[in-house]
Amino acid sequence: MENQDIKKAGLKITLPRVKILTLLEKHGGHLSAEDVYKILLDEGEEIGLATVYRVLTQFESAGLVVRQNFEGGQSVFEIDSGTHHDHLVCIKCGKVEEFLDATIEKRQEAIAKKFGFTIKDHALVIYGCCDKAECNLE
Amino acid sequence: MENQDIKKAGLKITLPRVKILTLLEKHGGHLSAEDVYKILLDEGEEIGLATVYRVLTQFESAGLVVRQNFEGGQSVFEIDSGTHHDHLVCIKCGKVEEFLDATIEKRQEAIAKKFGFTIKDHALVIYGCCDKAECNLE
DNA sequence: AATGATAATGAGAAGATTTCTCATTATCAC
DNA sequence: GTGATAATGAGAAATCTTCTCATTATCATT
Ligand SMILES: [Mn+2]
Ligand SMILES: [Mn+2]
Ligand SMILES: [Zn+2]
Ligand SMILES: [Zn+2]
Repeated sequence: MENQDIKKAGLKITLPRVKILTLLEKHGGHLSAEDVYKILLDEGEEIGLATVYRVLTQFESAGLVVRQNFEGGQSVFEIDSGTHHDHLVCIKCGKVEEFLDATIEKRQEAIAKKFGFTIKDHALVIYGCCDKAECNLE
Repeated sequence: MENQDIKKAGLKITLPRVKILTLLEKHGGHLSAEDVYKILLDEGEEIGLATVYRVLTQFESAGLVVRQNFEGGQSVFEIDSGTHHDHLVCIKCGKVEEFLDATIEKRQEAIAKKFGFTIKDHALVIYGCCDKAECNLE
C-alpha cells in the first residue's frame, strides 16, 4: 500500500501524495513532473504543479522514486524498484528499455578504484533507434 | 590552427569563435557556457553570453566540441578529441576524470542488439568522491 | 583596397524547467 | 473535536538556454 510507504518516509498521507505515487505505480514508466501534472488534470484531480515537483523531490529523497536525467531538459521519475538498472532510450519515439549488466557494473568499480574514486551513483544511458519501423527511417 | 577548423565547419572566422575555441583548447577541461563567458570577460573580451551559447552549439553541430550533460543543470563542453570517452565526476569538488573501457563499450553493443536498438550515442557518468582529503570527509 | 551581399553579434526579451514564498487548508496526535 | 504543525496551490522568481532584431563584421568580388 502506498500509504505505508509515505508514512515510513516521515510524510503525512495527503491526497496529492497518494495520487502521485499511485499514478507512478500504475503507469510503471518514466514520467516527467509535467506528465504527472497533466495526467492528474485529465483524471480530474486539482493538484498544483508546484506540489507535483515538491512531492516528487520528497519521494526521491525518501527512496520511493528515482530521478533520471535523460537528454531533453526535463527530469523523469519512476518508482524505485529496489534494484538498480540503466536505460536504452529511442531518440525517435521516446521508448525506454531497462537493463542491468553485471559486467558493466563490475568494470565501473574497477575504473573507480583505479582513479581513487568512491562511487556514489552512476548513470548509463544508451541513445539510439528502436526496432519500430517508423524509428528506422534513415 | 583553430581558424581552419572553423572554416571547415562552414562558419566565418570571427573573433568570438576564435576566442572561444582557443579557450577550450587551452583550458582542456569541461566548461559551461557561463564558465566560458566569465573567463572571456576576465580576459577583457566583450563577447555576449548569447554568442557563447550560439557558438558552442554550432561547434557541437560541427563536431568541434562535445556537450556533456552531467547532473547540475548546466551543460559542459570540451574539445572533441576524436576519441570517445566517458566520465568520473567528483560530487564534492567537481573534478572530472576521463576513461574509456573497451569491455563496457562492447557490452553496450550486445545490449542494444538484444533490444533491437541501433546505438547513436551513449553517456556513462560515474558520480563519486575523489581521493582528495576534503572530498572524503564522511 | 573599396563594395556589397550575407552572416554574425550583442542586448534584451522570451521560453522552459524548476524552486520559492506565503496565505490558506488539511492532517493527525492528543 | 482541537490545535500545533505540515502541506498545498497560485503566482512570483530563479536558472539555464534560445530567440529576436537592429547593428556590425566578414569575405568574395570587383
Ligand atoms: Mn527505469
Ligand atoms: Mn571529457
Ligand atoms: Zn523508437
Ligand atoms: Zn573531489
